[in-house]
Amino acid sequence: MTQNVKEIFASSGTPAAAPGAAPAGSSAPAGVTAVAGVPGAPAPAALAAKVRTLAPSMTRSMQRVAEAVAGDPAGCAALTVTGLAELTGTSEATVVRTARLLGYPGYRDLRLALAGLAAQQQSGRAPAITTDIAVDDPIADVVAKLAYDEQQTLADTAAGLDTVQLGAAVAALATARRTDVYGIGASALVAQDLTQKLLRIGLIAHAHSDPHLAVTNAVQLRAGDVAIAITHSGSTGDVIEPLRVAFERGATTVAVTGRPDAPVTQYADHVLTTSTARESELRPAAMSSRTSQLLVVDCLFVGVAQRTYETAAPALAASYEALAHRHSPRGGGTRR
Amino acid sequence: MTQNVKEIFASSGTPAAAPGAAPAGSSAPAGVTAVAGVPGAPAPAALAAKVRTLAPSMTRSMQRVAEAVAGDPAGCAALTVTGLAELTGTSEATVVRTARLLGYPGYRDLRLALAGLAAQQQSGRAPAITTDIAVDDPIADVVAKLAYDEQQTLADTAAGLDTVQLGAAVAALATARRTDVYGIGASALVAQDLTQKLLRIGLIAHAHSDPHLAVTNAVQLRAGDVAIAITHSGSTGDVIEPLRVAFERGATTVAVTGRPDAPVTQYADHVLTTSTARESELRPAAMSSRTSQLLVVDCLFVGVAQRTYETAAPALAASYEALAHRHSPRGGGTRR
DNA sequence: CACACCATGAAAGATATTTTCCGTGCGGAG
DNA sequence: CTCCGCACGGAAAATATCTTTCATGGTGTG
Repeated sequence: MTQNVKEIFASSGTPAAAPGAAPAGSSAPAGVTAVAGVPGAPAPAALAAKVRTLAPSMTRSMQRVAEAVAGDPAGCAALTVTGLAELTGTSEATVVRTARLLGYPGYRDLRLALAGLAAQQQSGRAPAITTDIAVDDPIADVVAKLAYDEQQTLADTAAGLDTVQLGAAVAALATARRTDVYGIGASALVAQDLTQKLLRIGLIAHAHSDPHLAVTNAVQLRAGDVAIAITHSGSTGDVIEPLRVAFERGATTVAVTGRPDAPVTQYADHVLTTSTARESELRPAAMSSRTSQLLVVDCLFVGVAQRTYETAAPALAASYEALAHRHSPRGGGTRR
Repeated sequence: MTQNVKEIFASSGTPAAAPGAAPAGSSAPAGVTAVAGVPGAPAPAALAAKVRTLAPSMTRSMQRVAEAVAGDPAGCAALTVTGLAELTGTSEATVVRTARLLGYPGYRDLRLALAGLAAQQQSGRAPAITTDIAVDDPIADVVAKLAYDEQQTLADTAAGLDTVQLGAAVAALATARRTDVYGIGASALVAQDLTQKLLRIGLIAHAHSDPHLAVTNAVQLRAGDVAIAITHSGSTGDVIEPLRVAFERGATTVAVTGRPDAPVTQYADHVLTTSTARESELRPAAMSSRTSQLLVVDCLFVGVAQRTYETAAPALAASYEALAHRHSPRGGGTRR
């Protein structure tokens, strides 16, 4: 039965990657073309299968090695040839022989493949984050879940955003004499964010989070001006009121809300819908609504910047320039 | 500071190499204890992101190496130190230094990570939208690109966040007598966001964007208090100064910055790194840094909320309750 | 213009991997 | 029952690869 496994064809034809690094001759720099098809490294994920196939033709020691490798790619990838040999109770030579048998030029390459496989495996079981954040989640999970949720929110928002409405709002903003933005609570920050950005490209914009002042200012608006209300619930009276005033004064009004049927839309020429993600005890709605609102606001900004590129670009550059001075040139340059 | 924004492809991660030194020793046969140390894994993922983050603090030669590595993980994984050194026109020493800077114990481990990344990339999805936002992009494209970029930013941030540092910061926050948060410009909004949230769960927190007031208040801090500085560049003097004062007063200090080697970290007990995404004319850096900072801040918040669940949960519920009244049950009605 | 500093690569020094080579033990033939 | 051949497996040499050290040259500063 036992055919003479012998020294397998291993070293036979395979040019074996010629690790020696090309003669290089000239000091070819940059390039980065680096092809290196890796001739002897075929097995991507099929490693386990290959192990099963080849197991019969292996000696006992080699089987142990192969088993270990197939059983815990990640763990084995972290081991040196000596480590793996000890782990399996064999010698380095055996490990190398096994690697050869599995189709790699040597252990080094097997190890590389193992690392790849491990990475693949791990990334494969990613969609486990769907659960809510629990009180006893380890911090790493919290990070993963939050990031995932916010990504989801972004995707939802982008998908649900009405580009026609957005375009209309952008057009109004780009030509507005002045722009007022209303937002309260968490939305106040979004309002300020938008305002900051618009100011940077030379537009006249104000954010109001004080309801009285907001209304007072709204009275000043007229046709050609723009008023934007930001409210997730769409029913925050303090924000609706100034928008109503602006609306009645003839300004172009925009509502950024998560409820396209909320009261605020009553006074809005254009409605931009933000997404409403699920919330939980530990993850207040404010978190995802904020993310969503910011994306909308960013879209507004970029849209306006495009339309006013002639003036926006230099303005942006100038404000960037101006800031440079504020950054301590060499700060505490103690360490690099 | 010349902002050499290295252009590196976005992609995502790979786990990375446990710090060798396997126990072995014992006669443990085929068992192969699977570890796959997910929790304690030192090197996170998103290599490209890390390269971007660290690029500014790299020397020219190291940047060349980093670029090559980020640009063609698969190709580089097939190379030995010598090979990569020749390819990039540098020396082995430089390659190893770069690997170290990227967070790996040595080149060997970087290479392993590279292999993993390559495998993942290949099996993974398509490249997706890599182009920048252009002046004449239709609005729909703007939305898609912005959303994609921000998602990318989130992924990078999550991958690059040091959970140990995060945990430490959370612990400090949870037990702090009071917390001060410093942020200026766009970061001021993030500071306010964090403050708002902390207040909601009953902690005492203040955001300062006025440099003078910030310092004045920082003087009041002492051991047991927490001071957080938020600055993308890490070298905004107006934010560093109050943190320094707080640091010297014995408060626990935290820096949220995109440059882990920036001056601000000098006075920070814990450094939380945000990601640095590509920026362009139409997409100022502030946009992605804000997204990144907000994620970090959210993580801090949720972490703290977990730790103080007993008091946080009711507080959150209460504040939610209180807000309900403000949402016009019947629309308009200004506050009376 | 001199000084200090730091990036950089060459080469020495460690490690890891591969190869060589030999001992061991098992079967079958004499 | 003993001897021979053979495949297996491991120790150690040989080699490749990685890491560290050190000298050099360039750069910016006082």
